Amino acid sequence: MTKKISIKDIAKELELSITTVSFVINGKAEEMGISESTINKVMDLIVKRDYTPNNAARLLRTGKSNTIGLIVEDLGNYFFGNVAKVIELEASKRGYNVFLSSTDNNAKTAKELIRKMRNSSVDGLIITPTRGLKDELDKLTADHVPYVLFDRQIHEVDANYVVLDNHKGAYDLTKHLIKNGYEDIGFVTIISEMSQMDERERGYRDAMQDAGLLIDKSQVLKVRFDDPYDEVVAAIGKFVKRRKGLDALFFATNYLGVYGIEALKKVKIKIPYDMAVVSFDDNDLFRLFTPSITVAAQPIREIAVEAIDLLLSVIKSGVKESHSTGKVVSPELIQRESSPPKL
Amino acid sequence: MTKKISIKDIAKELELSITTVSFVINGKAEEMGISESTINKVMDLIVKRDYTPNNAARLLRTGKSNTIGLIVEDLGNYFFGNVAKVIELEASKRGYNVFLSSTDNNAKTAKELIRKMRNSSVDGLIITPTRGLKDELDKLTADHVPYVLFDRQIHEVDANYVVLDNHKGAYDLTKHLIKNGYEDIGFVTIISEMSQMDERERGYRDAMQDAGLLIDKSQVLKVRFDDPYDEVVAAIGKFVKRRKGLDALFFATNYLGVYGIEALKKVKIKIPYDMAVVSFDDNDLFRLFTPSITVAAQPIREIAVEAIDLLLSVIKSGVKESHSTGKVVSPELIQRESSPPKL
DNA sequence: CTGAAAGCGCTTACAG
DNA sequence: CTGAAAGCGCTTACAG
Repeated sequence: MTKKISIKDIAKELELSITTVSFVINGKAEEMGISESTINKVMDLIVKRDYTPNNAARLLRTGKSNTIGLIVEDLGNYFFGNVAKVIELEASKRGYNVFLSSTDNNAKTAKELIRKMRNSSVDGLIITPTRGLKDELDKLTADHVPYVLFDRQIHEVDANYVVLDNHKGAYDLTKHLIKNGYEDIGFVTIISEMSQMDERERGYRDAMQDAGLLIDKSQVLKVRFDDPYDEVVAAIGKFVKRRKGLDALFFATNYLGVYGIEALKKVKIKIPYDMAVVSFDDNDLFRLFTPSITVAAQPIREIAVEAIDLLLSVIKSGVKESHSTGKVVSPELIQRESSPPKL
Repeated sequence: MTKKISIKDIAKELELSITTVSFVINGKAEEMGISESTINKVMDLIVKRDYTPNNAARLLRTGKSNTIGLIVEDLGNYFFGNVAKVIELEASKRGYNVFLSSTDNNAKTAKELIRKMRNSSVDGLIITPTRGLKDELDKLTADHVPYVLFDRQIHEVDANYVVLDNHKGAYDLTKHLIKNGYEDIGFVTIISEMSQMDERERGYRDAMQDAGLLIDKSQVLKVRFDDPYDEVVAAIGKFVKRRKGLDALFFATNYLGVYGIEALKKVKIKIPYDMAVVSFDDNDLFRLFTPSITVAAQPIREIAVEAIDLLLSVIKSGVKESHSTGKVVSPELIQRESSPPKL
């Protein structure tokens, strides 16, 4: 890079002190009582020379980087990709840069990322936590590093968070099925210590119970997060074949729904004629598939904005005094073709 | 944040000079002839105290940030989200952090992003260029800022780039249709100054011509990139209705394919019975849709790795001497259910 | 084999 | 109303 212009150059050209120039750059000119004509002179030259302060020097001096770290589960995923996009945009509006990375839900990766980002002096972090991240998060708290969790919380950690009302989403989705006449509703989820999966299951169970419908064991399928694609598809296929009476299927998460569509296709079950289908989380496939799939959608923009605002408020107010606050946003039930009134 | 430990603390605790400690941290101890016992003492304490150098100070002193900027079109998009993910991962392996951002194909946004990232002292940039970015890119070249373009090039700019062989992808896809007996193949694309869209159209035209098939005007539909979703869907619907003979449709890009599926659904044209469909770029929807859609897929990992390697090699070798190099990667034809041999 | 010192570009308490 | 100077944490040319 070419030699950049520095505050010293500006000061020299104007025959002013560095201090004076610095004051006007940082908007402290007024309160320091710099004359208006001086302010204007400086402002003009800054524009003319296209001067921008050196961030590294500023950071070194002030300890403020105006950068936040964003750690998501999977950037290649519709939900996280779009959340990242909105957070980046909103952060930018507020004068912040964003370091971005994916964990692939791997705790070791997550720990390394947190470490690396702290090392890069981020002012704060927005994190989709993985399992086994408690110690790392406690360390952040102990070191007064502002952070907010999103998409899921870790119950043992007292942290700021933004999450979806997963119980409500699952409850509403189940109720929608029941109202449309479905009774033998299967539930497909992943084995997980993640709070949000538990709550979705609770939502499903509560809605069934409130409608006086019993759930037996063969009605719920749990697969492992890291099971390979083929196995999961096969497991879902076997599940629906074995349990004869099912008239509807609830997929607890985005990617399970995608796998589930594939599985039903393979075992030649037609949606919605043979079986209604609903899923948590929206995506392009669900919207455009024939039939389109009924979902409980996460309000991406709202989640992103809440997360960045919460983080910046913590950064500004300082971590110590503020108690942890949690935001819960409501999912949106989007009724589509996959769950019509039962014939 | 708590006060971090500095090189001074390490030096003091060991009763060594800062210089010595710095040499061992930077692996220059050997060549400077520091005794092995000293090296070990320093190493041990660094680990024990969990010391990590302050990046800001280092950057200020050396001008090297070990950070690159990545500017993509749309993080929420399957292709770009996944490319970003791989680039981030590979950069991380090579000791680099990544600033990430989307332009939404808006030149003004792109310019601001470049400016902001330069301001953050990135060592180099990987950019999906928008139209009208020539001046900005020339300025990068003039200022010796390393950068590589990806996904598309701007022909008037002499830059490093990694692009897909778009002509080959479109040619192969068209040939595949022709081989399967389709003759009246429509082409839906966007009006664009982007080189890759031109090449896809050329690929389509060349394949048709090589097969002795004529193309008339009513066979090609061009929509504007920024036309709203509804309008594009309506336009595609009208297009296929008006042009009666069409037996196959080629969508020149990912999102047009998605819109196209929606449009065909609306006008009740059944794929592949009434019309075969192929599209450029793969995604979940194309893979899982019924029928699944034949595509020319971009090798995401290869593109990402080529881009980061090219950038880092430029960063390392210095911009001035190296001539611009371009990498062209081949798309992969994935045959699926939407383009069976014509009955 | 090791150290004292300059300097990267800022901000800010202190002085006038 | 404005300036001289210290110091943030490093790296590195120079000296011994």
